[in-house]
Order: sequence, then C-alpha cells, then structure tokens
Amino acid sequence: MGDTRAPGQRAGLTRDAILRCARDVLSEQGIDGLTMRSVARRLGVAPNSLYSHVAGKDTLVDDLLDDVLGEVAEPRTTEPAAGLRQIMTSTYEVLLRHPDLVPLYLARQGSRGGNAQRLGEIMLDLLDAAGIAGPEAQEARRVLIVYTIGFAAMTTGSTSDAATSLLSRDVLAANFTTGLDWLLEGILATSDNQLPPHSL
Amino acid sequence: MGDTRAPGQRAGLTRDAILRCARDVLSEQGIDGLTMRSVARRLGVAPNSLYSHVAGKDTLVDDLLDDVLGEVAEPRTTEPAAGLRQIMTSTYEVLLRHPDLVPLYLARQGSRGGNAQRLGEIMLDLLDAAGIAGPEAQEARRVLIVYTIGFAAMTTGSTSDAATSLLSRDVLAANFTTGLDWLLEGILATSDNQLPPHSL
DNA sequence: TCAATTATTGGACAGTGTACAGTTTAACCA
DNA sequence: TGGTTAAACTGTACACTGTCCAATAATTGA
Repeated sequence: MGDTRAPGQRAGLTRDAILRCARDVLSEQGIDGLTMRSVARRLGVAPNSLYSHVAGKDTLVDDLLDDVLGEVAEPRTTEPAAGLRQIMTSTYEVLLRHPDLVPLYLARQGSRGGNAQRLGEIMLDLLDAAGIAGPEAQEARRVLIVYTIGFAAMTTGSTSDAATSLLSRDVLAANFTTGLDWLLEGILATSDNQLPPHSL
Repeated sequence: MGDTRAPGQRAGLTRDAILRCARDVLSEQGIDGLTMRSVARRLGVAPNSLYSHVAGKDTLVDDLLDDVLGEVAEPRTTEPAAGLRQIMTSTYEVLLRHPDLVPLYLARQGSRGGNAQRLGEIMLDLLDAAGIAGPEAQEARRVLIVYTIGFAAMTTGSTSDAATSLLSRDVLAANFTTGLDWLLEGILATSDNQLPPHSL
C-alpha cells in the first residue's frame, strides 16, 4: 500500500468505475460490507474522493440499481401480451444475474432512475396498445413489477432455507412464467378490445 | 429530563415495552430514525439497557416483524381455497395496518420467527388438504407470501408517486383479492383431486 | 439476613457517512 | 507561452451508529 497520493494528485476515478467497484464489493462482501470506505479502499483512494463523482451513498446505491436495469432487453414486438412477457422475463433474468441487488430493489420498491423510467414507459405503451390506460395502466404496471421483483427475491434469497434448495432454478423460472401468464391474462382481460383467443 | 437514574436503579423495562416503543419510533421517525439510542431515549433509559432484554438491533427488528404477525387471524375453515384466502387476506390487512414494516419484510424476505412459522404450517396443512404437498406446496406457499407482501408494498409505498395517490386503498384492496383468486385458482388447479367447480 | 443474580448506568471503542479546507493537477483562454 | 479557473483528491474532523465492559444498585432466594 505504498502508493499513497498527495492531495491533488489524480487517481483517474470515474463514476462508472465507482459503480462497478461497488457492485463487486456488494457481491463479495454483501450489503453490510458495502461502505464508502470499503469501495474507496479497493480503489486505492481516500473515502472522500468518491464524493467528487457520486452525491452520496444513497444515490450511489440508487445509481447502482438503475445501472443494472440497463441490461434489460427492450421487447422486439409491439403486441401487448408478447411484449410485456418479453420485458418482464428479461427483467427477471437480469435480476437473477445480480442476486445481491434484489433485496435492495425490494427495500426501495424499485428504482426511479432513467433506465427504470424508460422501461416503465415501454410498459405503459404496451398496455396502451391493449386498450389499458390511465390509473388502471399504472396499477397493472405495478402489479407486474412487484410480481417480478418478488419472484426474483424468492428464487434468489435464503439459500439457508433447506426446503428452498430442493427446488431448482429452472423449476422456479418455469413457475415464474406460468404465474406471469396468469397475471397477463387477468390484466388484459380487463381491456375493452379483447385479444384474439390464442394470443397467450 | 431530570429523572436520571443511577446504575442499578430499575426502570421496569420489558421486552414487550421495548418492541412497542420501537414500533412507535418506526412509525413516527421512519426506518432511519429507528436506532437503539432513539428507542432508549423515548423509554427514558440508557441505550445499553436495551441489551438486557434484546440480543441486538437485528434481532430486535426480527422480533418486531414476527410480533406483528401475531395479529394475523387463523382461518376459520379447513376448506383449502377459503382457508388460504382468509389467511392471506388477514395477513394483507395486518400489513396495511403497519405500513412502515412492509419494506422491512421485503428486505428480509419475510420472517422466520415463531408466528411466521405457525402461519406457514397452517398454509401447508391447507395445501395438503388440497392434495398439494412436498416441494410444490413449499413453492405455492412462497408464491402466496411474495404476492401478499408485494401487494401490500404496492398499496402502502411511495405516496410521493403522484399517480399512486389517485388509486384509493379500496380499489387496490379489491385488486388484491382478485389477483389472489387468480393465484389460488392456478395453484389449486395443479392438484390431483379437483375442487368442486364453484368453490372459488 | 446474607449471597447471588439481574437490571441499569457511565464510559469507551471501532466503524459509519460526510463536511471543510487545503493542495495538486488538468483545462482553458490570453 | 503563461496565468487563471475549475476540478480531483487528501488529511482531518464531527456527529452518529451498534455494542462491549466494569461498576452499582435493586431484587430474589436460601
């Protein structure tokens, strides 16, 4: 650790580098191990240095969560049922890829960052194409989001629970899809323009 | 605050009093305001005193969560669909009565205390009566729990979201029931002994 | 009545997020 | 090229957190 820097000497710090590092620390040390100081230490930098690139710990975590949502694939169709199933499934897969983040999403009830907003609007567009708009659309969206994050938490969490480990990821993922289809069926059934019967 | 106590003088502290007080602090000051010191201050006691009745902050919060689950009413029937609907609805209502706790349930993925265990076993019994046992029963239970807590979070959370406040609690509660029935329908349909058609 | 246990305190420690005031570097404009 | 300005980074420090330790008073039981 001989490479101490005098005040003023640049370290080449970057908002992205900090986010990446925070993600690494989180996955290696868990949520309790994620501190400004631990991130700074791993970057070989004084804790305060982070504040030149990040507003604070809360927004760091917020940014972290929203950053990951950038991995969610946009749906490749404008057909409501298929599009919604695609976007939710992609979200579910992204969450499974970052198990450590899932409890954070739950505690903060999602994310309000740019990526979250973008995905949210895509969902509203799809719902609108199904004839669902206004408050009902907002609600349907929240149902889908809660279901997806909740299910990811179920798939992901508490490996200490003996009963859980008996269930394979695949089984749970399959159940995610069937439950999602139940929800979509129910949501889209409230629409005025009914869908063609076999669209699900 | 003249009533300082010398070391050794009893304050009549109680585990239950501490839990109740912690709940009050939580609902008034939010999760960030819930500290050992704030609870102790409100009880007119030194922070360390709490450690004679509670193992630490983590278990305090755990106990708090499980304590509230004691309010959930046991189902008044052994008929699976009705019983499950009763127990989940009661849980949902209890959660709505304690909105501040909901994010904590989410972050900790439920509760592992005695009350949680009792309720969980009642659910398994009901599922068993419907011919669902083993891993499928575990999974069905988790689906129901995640759905219920998740929906409570949706009903409860983020009053800052302008769109949300347009939806009344009643509308959301009604939606909880319909979604719950979808899930029950789907879960119980996987059973071998089919239910009589109109049992839902 | 005396001993043992328990509840409570003051004081302290390590760790947290973050503000402040400096120092160096890089960027920009003459 | 040189001088000015803005930004990156540091050391130090503060208020706050959860929790341990040793001392003390009250309670309990024999």
